[in-house]
Amino acid sequence: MAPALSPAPLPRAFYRRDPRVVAPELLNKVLVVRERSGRIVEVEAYAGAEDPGSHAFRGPTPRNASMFGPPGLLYVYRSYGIHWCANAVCGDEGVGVAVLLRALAPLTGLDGMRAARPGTARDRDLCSGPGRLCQALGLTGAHDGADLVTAEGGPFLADDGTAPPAAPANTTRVGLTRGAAHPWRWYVPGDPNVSRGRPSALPGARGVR
DNA sequence: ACCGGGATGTTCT
DNA sequence: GAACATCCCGGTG
Repeated sequence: MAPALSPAPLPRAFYRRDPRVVAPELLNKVLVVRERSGRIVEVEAYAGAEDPGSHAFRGPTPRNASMFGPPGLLYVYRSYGIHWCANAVCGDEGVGVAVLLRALAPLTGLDGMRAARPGTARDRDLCSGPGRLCQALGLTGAHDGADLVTAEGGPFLADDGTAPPAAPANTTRVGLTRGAAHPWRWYVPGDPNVSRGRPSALPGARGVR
């Protein structure tokens, strides 16, 4: 049995919508992986077949298969051969849209996060990037396709009663060349845990400030 | 503070 | 072969 105080996973209907609607609503929700958890402070939406920046742009492949599964699955992929990045699958099954989780404010299990990211001096750098948060929470390719709704002891997303920011910051996405003009990144203004990646279409601009 | 480059594996041209 | 939804480290100002 789950502890009584642990928030319930978000229902599948939450995810079964356009990722550009889901993404800003995911701000201030909580990602839980065993004893480690963090509040989502930065996200990006990937809009599938209409979005050249999306892994799903050219249709299903072995790598992106879970993006085409039911909404509420976790899509984890390897980035630059080194890092793992985690997405919440959105929309209807078979569509291939998702929200990339880019940064968290650490909430619980900080000791485990520090152990998973040795050499990280400041707690604000534990989860301040898509690769960093996966490393801190121990998310890997083994979690690709996990169901965030039924959870079953695995990772899940929950609402702990904190509303999304009334006026989230909104910029273009980080690190893209294709689809770079779309303003599909959102973050909690002023939160120190937001990554410092800079928006693709605004050279010289700061991602956080 | 702001760069530039390297690591490393998977996908695509 | 090149590109890549990144991160870290070491240069320089």
